[in-house]
Amino acid sequence: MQYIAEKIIVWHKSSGRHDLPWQKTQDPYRIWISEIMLQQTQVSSVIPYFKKFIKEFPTVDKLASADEDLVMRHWSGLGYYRRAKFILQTAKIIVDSYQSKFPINVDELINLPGIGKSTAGAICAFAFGGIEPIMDANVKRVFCRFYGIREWSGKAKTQKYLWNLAHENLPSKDIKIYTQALMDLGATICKGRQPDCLNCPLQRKCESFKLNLCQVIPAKKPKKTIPTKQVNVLMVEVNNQILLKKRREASVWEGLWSLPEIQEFSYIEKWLQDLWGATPFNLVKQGQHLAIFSHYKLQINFNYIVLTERINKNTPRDFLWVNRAELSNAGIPTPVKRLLRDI
DNA sequence: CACACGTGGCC
DNA sequence: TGGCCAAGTGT
Repeated sequence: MQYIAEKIIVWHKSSGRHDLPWQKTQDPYRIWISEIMLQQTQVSSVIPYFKKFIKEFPTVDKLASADEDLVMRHWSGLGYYRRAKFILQTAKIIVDSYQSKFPINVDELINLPGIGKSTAGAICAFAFGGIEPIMDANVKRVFCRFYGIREWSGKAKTQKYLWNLAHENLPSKDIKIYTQALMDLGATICKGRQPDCLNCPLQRKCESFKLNLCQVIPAKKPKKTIPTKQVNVLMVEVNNQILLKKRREASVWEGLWSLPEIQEFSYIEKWLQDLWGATPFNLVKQGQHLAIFSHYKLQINFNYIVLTERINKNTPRDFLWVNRAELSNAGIPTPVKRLLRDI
């Protein structure tokens, strides 16, 4: 067996993680859900979401027939909401085209929405014992350090090289242990900052350890300055209910409920008139709220308006009145939840 | 290839 | 405290 596989498989027995909720099953459905949730998301954040999600949607059939809004509610706060949309799409495909059974080949898995090369490899390995590689942030870091790769791992050329290495290092057996060990090593020993090289099973042949490059490798992603965007929103309240609007745009927070946006606050009266009829209101509070994303900052300018009565009882499509007490359970993005809480 | 896509934790 | 980063995918 290859050096890396041999060493980390032994290491995993004593020092790996064995009690994560999705390790207690062979069910491809649960493994799939966990892998999607874990995309760009840390284990500690995922655990409570995973448990709650599986409880609500225990099988792919239950999920496939679920209401999208309920799925979004269970994803609310986890981020990258497109994943929730993909999960529902894929569930329907599995039920309709695969008789509710997951395909066991990487090539078929990869064609499903939200499942890329790495997630396909993980599902294949963990659920079916397929000898397939993964390439997450942990694996990238371990291989970059071990082989002394100085380029940033996001570069196309570097990625290709890393995938080749991942293939070359695959063991012919114990694929589940190997795959988990690779990630556990990256998470607990070969960490981004202050790696614990003295306890690393790969130390003897690690290029970065030999040359003292662990502070330089992995190379940092080239950084860019991020813009600040502005948006004007309305917090409309009547009878202790808050008005929400479904986001349909293929952009941030798609599929979630948020506050209605308005071009100019000077249009408020007309906006209210158009949607709700002649509506007397009090402007209670104005302010700003800053939400920071990885690629931009969003300054949310809000107007808090309380209607003294609702003339028009109809609620247009994509609008929803929610009781204040139920806001925390709704499919609302975290910064908006905070804004609502703080006002 | 570069970018959009969320959030929380770390120092 | 602000910048960095995490079990990536789709366009």
